[in-house]
Amino acid sequence: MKWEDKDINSYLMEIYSLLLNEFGKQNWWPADSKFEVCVGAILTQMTSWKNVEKAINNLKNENLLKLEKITQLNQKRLEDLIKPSGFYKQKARRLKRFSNYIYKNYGCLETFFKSKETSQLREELLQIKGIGEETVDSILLYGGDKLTFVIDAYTKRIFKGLEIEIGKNYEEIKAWFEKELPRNLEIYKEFHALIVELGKRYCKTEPECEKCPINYLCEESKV
DNA sequence: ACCCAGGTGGCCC
DNA sequence: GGGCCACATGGG
Repeated sequence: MKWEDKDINSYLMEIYSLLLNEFGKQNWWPADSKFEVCVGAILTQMTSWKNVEKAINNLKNENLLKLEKITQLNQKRLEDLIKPSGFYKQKARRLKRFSNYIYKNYGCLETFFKSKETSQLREELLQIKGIGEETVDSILLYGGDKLTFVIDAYTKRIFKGLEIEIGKNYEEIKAWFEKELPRNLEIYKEFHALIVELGKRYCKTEPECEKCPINYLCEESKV
């Protein structure tokens, strides 16, 4: 099969269905609140989810997983609690910066999410040091139910192997997905989660293309 | 003892 | 706009 034979968006949905069928619904993001999604999004930067869970549980056990609590929490104490998630000094500062910003300017996340259009929310959060493109899109999509597609290292790695140019940088790749995918929250949420699951299993730095369920569409597997 | 994980900012060119 | 580096813990 060739990409040109059919519309690209049909192929993308084919991949989506195949992954959904293969791995099942991922139900991202696992969290009890919008704020927990934000904290998780920051803590999982370059870090396995297992380690993030430990950090989140530490905060939960102390009843500190709340916007206002984080703004009040002693810096050292915060660092100590999130230590398992790695880069803990940096991440403690990032959590503080994000929480202070939302708390001072909006009081709560709900108000922030309702304050303006998605692209404006995105630009605003990107101004906060430590909130980059993937983190902001995760926060908006999974925390705010905003229609914005998340690109991560696996997405780039996997789709670079497919015989099609999807973009050079984050913004371009994101725009490509948003052009080709139906404008549907559920699909955005599940597709990104499924891509991560696929990446974790078969497309690490040492890819296992023979086993990968989408390898029949992939350049890498033909080498 | 390696290698890597659901990135980001700073610095360089 | 891209390439390289520090940031740090825990699991394979």
